[in-house]
Amino acid sequence: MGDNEQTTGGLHQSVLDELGSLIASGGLAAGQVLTIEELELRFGVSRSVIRETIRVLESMGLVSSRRRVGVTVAARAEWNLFDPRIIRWRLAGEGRGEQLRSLGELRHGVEPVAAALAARHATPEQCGALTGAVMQMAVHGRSGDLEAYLAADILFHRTLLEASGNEMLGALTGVVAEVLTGRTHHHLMPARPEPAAIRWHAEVAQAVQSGDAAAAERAMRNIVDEATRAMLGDVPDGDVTA
Amino acid sequence: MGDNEQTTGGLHQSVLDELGSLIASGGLAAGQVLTIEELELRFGVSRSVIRETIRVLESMGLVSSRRRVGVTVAARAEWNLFDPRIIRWRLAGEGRGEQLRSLGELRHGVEPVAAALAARHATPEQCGALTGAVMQMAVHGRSGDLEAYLAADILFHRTLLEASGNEMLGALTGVVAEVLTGRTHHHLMPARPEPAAIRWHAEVAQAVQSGDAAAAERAMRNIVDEATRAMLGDVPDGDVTA
DNA sequence: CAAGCCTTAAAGATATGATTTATTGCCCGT
DNA sequence: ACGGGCAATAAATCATATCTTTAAGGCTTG
Repeated sequence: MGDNEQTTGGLHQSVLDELGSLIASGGLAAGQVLTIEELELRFGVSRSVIRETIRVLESMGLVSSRRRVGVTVAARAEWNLFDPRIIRWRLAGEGRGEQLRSLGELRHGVEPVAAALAARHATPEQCGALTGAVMQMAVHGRSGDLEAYLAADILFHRTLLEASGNEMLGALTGVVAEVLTGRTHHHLMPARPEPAAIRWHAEVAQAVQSGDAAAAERAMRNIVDEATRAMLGDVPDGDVTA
Repeated sequence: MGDNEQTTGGLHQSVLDELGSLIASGGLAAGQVLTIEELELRFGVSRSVIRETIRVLESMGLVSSRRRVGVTVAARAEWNLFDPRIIRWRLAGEGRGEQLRSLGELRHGVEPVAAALAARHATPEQCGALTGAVMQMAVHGRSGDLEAYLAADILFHRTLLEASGNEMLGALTGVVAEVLTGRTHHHLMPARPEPAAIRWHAEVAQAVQSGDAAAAERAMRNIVDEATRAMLGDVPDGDVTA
């Protein structure tokens, strides 16, 4: 049966991706009912593959499956909003604006704390990585290479979160990376990065290195404040992609 | 075949729970390899059930499955630490102390922001619920009924997070509830709640009601600071259960 | 008109066979 | 002896058929 359908890795993963993103991006309304048989036909795969897919979607809270009824699309309140895949799917679809705002506010709370913790726990290597990332940011910021700037920015924040020595905060690196990526790819960034932003990043790195938790927290707060301000002030929200 | 093991809901869920908590609580070292056949025997269920279970565990990052090799237990860095089930499993097992500390630090970042947002978005009903919860806390705090106090405390924080108007923050209610519960159930709380804590909760409620974001944030910061201090100052960390 | 039974549609579970794929180790040429 | 390719094979992956369980919705009856 299965002939084409470029399967990235497992067969069920492609189905998962397609169905999941359809639901997460609002393509299927909550309460909508699907049957396994229908899905079998729709995707041209066997029952077992569909069932595995459904189990995963169920575990993410996107659907619930009841006998004699079928597979019901769940309301948003049921979703595991922290699941990285759901975040990605939503960013790729409908509610991108709202999603970015939510994530921005989350960062607002999390990153200053991470900075303060990092000031107390960062290893010398991590301090090095931090200042290295800042230098990259400065270079590419001046040259106007947004992609490279983004990469350095992500590296900076990832390193910082990991340096916090807190697993949960470390687990948010993916989320932060998505936010930063989404932000630049959807033109919610100034064409040329704020010099002030780079300076604040440098301040964070400096404060972490010298173990000054309060200063690190303060500088980081500047960064996320600025990020929020830029996003709100700028672009209305447009649904158009690049 | 399957005869015992009263399954709460689906058959695969019981297997999921057992295997998942085994892994999450450190009962199986990272790198350990399992085979599907082995698991079939071990749990006395059919292959498809095992496969569905594995798919879910895989989607939580707890294991990875490769052909010709088997199912490999993943390193902690791969886990989806925000998955509510993983949190529960870990709190029930080995790394409870570390888990509570991580979650505490997370709260530390998130809740003050949520309070500030709530001050701007809370509906009148939510304000009412907030002050109601505070009153309950005061009553039960005086009477020394820790369970009832806990319930009111959870209600307070849940309401606040929901009132923030931010989905992601709202999605953390479960996490916060787990922390509060774990804290009192493992005697990391004073036998009689700090009067100061109750006063701060009242201040938060007051500030939210009057729309004073800065004051709400400040008062909430007091609360989480105090919580951290109590947890660190108190009990050493011991692995002993009640 | 309501309480309970019956039909039946759909998921849940099992069993089994076919297919893929990557590891392992053997064989062969250099 | 050594390294690269090739075959054997173990294990997951996918497909299919069949049976069981559950509960929704209609039907029957007091």
